[in-house]
Amino acid sequence: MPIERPRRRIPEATVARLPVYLRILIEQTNEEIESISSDGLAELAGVNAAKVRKDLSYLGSYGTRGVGYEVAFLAYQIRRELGLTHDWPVVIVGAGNLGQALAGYGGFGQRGFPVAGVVDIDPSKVGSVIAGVRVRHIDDLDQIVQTRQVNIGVVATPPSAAQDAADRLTRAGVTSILNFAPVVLAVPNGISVRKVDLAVELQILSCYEQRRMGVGLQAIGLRDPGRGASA
Amino acid sequence: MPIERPRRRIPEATVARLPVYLRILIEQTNEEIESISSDGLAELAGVNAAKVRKDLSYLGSYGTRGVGYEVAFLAYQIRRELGLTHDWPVVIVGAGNLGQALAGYGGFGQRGFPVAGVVDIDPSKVGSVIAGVRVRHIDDLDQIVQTRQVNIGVVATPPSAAQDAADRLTRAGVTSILNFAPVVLAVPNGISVRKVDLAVELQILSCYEQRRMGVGLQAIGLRDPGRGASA
DNA sequence: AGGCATTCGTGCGCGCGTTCACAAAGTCCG
DNA sequence: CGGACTTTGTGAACGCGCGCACGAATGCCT
Ligand SMILES: NC(=O)c1ccc[n+]([C@@H]2O[C@H](COP(=O)([O-])OP(=O)(O)OC[C@H]3O[C@@H](n4cnc5c(N)ncnc54)[C@H](O)[C@@H]3O)[C@@H](O)[C@H]2O)c1
Ligand SMILES: NC(=O)c1ccc[n+]([C@@H]2O[C@H](COP(=O)([O-])OP(=O)(O)OC[C@H]3O[C@@H](n4cnc5c(N)ncnc54)[C@H](O)[C@@H]3O)[C@@H](O)[C@H]2O)c1
Repeated sequence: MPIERPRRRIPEATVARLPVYLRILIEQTNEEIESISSDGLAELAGVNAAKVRKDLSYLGSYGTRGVGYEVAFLAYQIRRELGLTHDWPVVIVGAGNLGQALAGYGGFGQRGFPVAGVVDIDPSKVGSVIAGVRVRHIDDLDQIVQTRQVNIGVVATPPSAAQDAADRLTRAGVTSILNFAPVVLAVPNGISVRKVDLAVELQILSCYEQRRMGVGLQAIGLRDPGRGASA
Repeated sequence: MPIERPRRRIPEATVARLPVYLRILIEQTNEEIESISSDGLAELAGVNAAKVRKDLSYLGSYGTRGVGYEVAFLAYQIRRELGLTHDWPVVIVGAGNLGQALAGYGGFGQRGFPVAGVVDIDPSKVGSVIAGVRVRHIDDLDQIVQTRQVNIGVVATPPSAAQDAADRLTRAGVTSILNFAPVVLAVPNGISVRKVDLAVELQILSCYEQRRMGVGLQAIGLRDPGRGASA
């Protein structure tokens, strides 16, 4: 099988959907389903069928007209494009409420993101064990990143310490950061940052709720009795 | 002061940025700064200044040319647009690893999203107390939603139970859902859903890392010694 | 073999969001 | 009071992503 390089740069929006397709394909594999059409995949992913086909076409022409896509093969192609053919160990900075929940969550390891280490600045946290992983001091960060070949760091510190955490991560050699603190991180060029801000998500929902109810109802604190339109 | 209705529908992308501006404005208020320019706000938010001005212009003309925006007043306008002039109690379904972290996180209450209740289907979880909130049985969901006027629900159950949790939430009268389970939820028309999928975020970062390293380097497992381009 | 049904791959137009650039509008200061 | 300076608000151009619609390819059945 010839190694086929992607013809074009894959759009950001497509990259964000590929993981969803991949998860669905894995579920299909578990149910022994060998083939799936763009329509079926679109239904399960909650998107347009044409969008599915266009997304997948960036990977190459891996479908069979009149039939669909071979589930296992397509899953492999998506994995290859996303760089999931091997594990990406991650290091978590901040062993608080959230950091512990993340470290204790088995789902990451299963999906190819084993927790290479958890670090904290608080001496009282250092040494405790979370889901088999011992919390180490943040000064050990460089060593963990080096020896475990870590490229991805997770920031789970309070907002005031998040920039410091990001600085230490980049200095240690990490090139991608997933940030849970509600702050905008400044990082050197070439470093990728994605943020997960739960408060922002809730505030967006709040905006929808706000629009859903009439101004009058809101003022006197009544519930909107009917269901509005718009998904 | 006349109540001014927004001239146009505010774009989705802008709504997603308003919470970021708001958080920055609140920080500025805490530092006793009364005025800020679009340039300053753009810097702190990590976006283009023109984008800031266009975003804010959807709210109305609340800036002063030659000066900037009055921090407190602008914050109020954003709050009004996002529907943050009053609290939005939320109910959390699933008192596991993540549900407990969320319920125990004080940041939500501070930002106007008090936890009205936590429910679980597991009898052994029911009755335990998390950060002052007693976990109740999921059969009590309707009552909690009714009496506490809950519009927003959070799904923190295992993937297999997420659709069931969403169904119960919508049946109870919730109209917005924040979903942490890695599944695509099917909901009736008019119900808003936002998902937070940490595995997807990591996989997107993985894709960037994949692109960062040359194919040859990846094959033999070496670290990329240099820093690539592209933020 | 041929016709038919199915499904992929994609060209194309459209609408949204981003960014530039600039006039309008205000401040500041002598 | 007037001119220089600052900053907003927005028209316009651009690019990207979405979805339609259709040709092309493949399988299946007779
Ligand atoms: N817990 C949640 O459910 C939740 C929800 C949304 C957002 N967040 C955000 O996630 C972040 C973490 O939340 P949390 O509830 O786990 O907070 P937490 O206070 O429980 O934990 C923070 C941890 O970070 C450590 N820390 C502080 N400074 C550090 C530094 N410079 N280097 C390394 N470690 C440091 C602390 O010792 C502590 O253990 C916060 O920014 C919070 O806003 C949390
Ligand atoms: N923990 C994390 O850090 C993390 C990270 C990413 C994603 N997630 C996702 O968040 C979800 C929750 O994760 P978790 O680690 O808290 O799992 P968990 O197993 O610790 O908790 C799930 C809870 O949901 C309850 N539950 C099960 N079925 C229910 C039902 N029908 N109605 C109400 N409650 C029900 C269970 O009793 C349990 O208490 C999962 O979908 C997981 O994939 C979690």
